[in-house]
Amino acid sequence: MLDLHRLRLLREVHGRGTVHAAARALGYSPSAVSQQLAVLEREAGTALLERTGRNVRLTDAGQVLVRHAIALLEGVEAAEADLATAAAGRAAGAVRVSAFQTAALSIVAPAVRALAASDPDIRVEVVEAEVEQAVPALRLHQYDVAIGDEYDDLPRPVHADLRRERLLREGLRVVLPPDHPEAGAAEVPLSRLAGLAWAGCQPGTGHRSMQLRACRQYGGFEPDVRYSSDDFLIQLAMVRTAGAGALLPELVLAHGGAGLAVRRPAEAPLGREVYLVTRQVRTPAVEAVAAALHAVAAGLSKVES
Amino acid sequence: MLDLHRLRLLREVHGRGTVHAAARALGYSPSAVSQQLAVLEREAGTALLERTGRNVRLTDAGQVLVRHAIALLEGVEAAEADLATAAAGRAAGAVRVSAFQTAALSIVAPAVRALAASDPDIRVEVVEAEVEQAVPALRLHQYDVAIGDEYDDLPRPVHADLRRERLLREGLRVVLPPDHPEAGAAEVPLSRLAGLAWAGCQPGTGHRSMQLRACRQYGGFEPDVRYSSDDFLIQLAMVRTAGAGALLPELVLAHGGAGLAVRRPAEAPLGREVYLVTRQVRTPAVEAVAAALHAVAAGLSKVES
DNA sequence: AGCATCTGTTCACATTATCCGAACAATCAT
DNA sequence: ATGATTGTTCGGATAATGTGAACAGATGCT
Repeated sequence: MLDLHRLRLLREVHGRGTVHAAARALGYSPSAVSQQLAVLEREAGTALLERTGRNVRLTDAGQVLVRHAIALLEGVEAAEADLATAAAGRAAGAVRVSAFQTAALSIVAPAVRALAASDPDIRVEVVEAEVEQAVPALRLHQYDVAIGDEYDDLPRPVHADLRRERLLREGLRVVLPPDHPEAGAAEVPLSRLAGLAWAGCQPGTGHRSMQLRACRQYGGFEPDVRYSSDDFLIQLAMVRTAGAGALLPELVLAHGGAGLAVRRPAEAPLGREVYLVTRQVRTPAVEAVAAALHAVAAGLSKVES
Repeated sequence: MLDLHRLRLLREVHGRGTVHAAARALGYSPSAVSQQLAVLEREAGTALLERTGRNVRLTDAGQVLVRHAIALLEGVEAAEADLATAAAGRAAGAVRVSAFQTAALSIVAPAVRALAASDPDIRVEVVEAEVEQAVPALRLHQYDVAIGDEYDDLPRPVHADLRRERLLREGLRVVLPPDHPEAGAAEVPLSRLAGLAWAGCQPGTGHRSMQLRACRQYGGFEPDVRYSSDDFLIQLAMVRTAGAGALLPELVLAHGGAGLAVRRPAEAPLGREVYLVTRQVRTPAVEAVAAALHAVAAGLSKVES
């Protein structure tokens, strides 16, 4: 009879493209993976993998088998979830959540606290990761829930095998040192901030693209991004200590924004959407976690407006 | 992660009611089954079995899990079948067929020969068994195809999780020694056979019930069944050698009916239906075997009429 | 071209998991 | 009562599965 562990190896090799990556992801040595795949091929009676250069690719038979493997492993997860739920009498099991920094601070942490009271048999594991890595990992069953962000006019690709739900939309704010000349008004025109030293995210990220586009389009200048970090708290520190400017989502400002000048950009209501992603099939525990995240997000939206 | 072997044990215990029977069916010692189930319970975190007297029964959590187990194991079988088919490039895999004696001789054997030519990668295993045992075993995945018979007015229960298809209908014939006084005519009234010594099947079988009902209803007598065997070839020998009478399906007479008087019963067209049963989900190989059986049956029906 | 580095594979070996057989306790039937 | 059957527990033999080191082919950089 086919062995699930071997099928999982096959799925992982299929999803990641190399034996090494699959081994790393599952905590095995490449040697073990190679040997187990050899056993699987012997059981199957056909070659399932073929080497292409220094990588491996699935043969036709491998493609057939991996499709079954994906369905079977999904079924196993569902069985485990149902079993845990049946054993505890209420939603139970482990749920792995991926979130980017702000979401982890503002949304996930309160949701975890709420879940500890409402669903004590759910074990929530949180990993800080960006959407770009989290979504492929979600598809590979490394996470069960991923929280992502999407800046206006920078849509992310849609995946048919995943489910995406909006959590909240938050505005972007210009953050300045309190002694900055423009710090007085409630709204600050971006065009008045051309000479500023900026803090921003790493090049290539959604936030950096948004920042560049906003300064060019509305401010008419090329921002001098002198301080780069994907950590918004570090950006806040640069504003506070180095006199820089930043363009940050509202939720961040609850965590270290005190004492700074937080102003709306005058030209346009810049913002980003925060959403959660899961696979199509959800266990009761995943459903409960999603509900808790929605509840926290709804509370945050209310405070905001 | 849940282990398929253990889930199969759970399914078998669920289906058979005792650990011993499950162990026997799967070729393990009761000790091994008991230990593996204990491991499964430890993994599950709950009791899955509870002792009732000297048997075991599934708990609620066990019921939940076994439902998943049945679906998963079905999926594994489908995967193996698809894999074998993909590897060979045509329908492949092992198909276990259960048939009663006459069907094995007249239908399955020719079908096996035909399949050896048309689908050389299908391995057909044939087990002689009666429908009463075969259908529960089919449900427990011990067989993939079962061939059964159903005598007129003795319907068998219908199972929603199985698929039943009619293969052919064959008439019943009075078989007499060639020197019997009634052997002359093409039709023999049952009422003229009251004094005969009869060969028949074991009490409790469908054939025996049919024989009793036919003799009582149409012949108006209680048959003196002196020779009892479920083996129709032995019944034929009793007709030939001991001067008995028998009421046998047409197909049997091709295998050892030569030289005997074979006559239609005059009062009514007695007969039985021969059909095949499979589970709802069929592999390509099972599909091919079913098609071959239908083809043979169609040929036999044509010869008959 | 040459070398470093990545890939996947093979081997020897240690560890773990799994199964059997025997002995035991509990239940039911005769 | 007693014999038979059922499920469980305990050593011990066996097989499966993991690691780490050594190897061969492929890629890319200088």
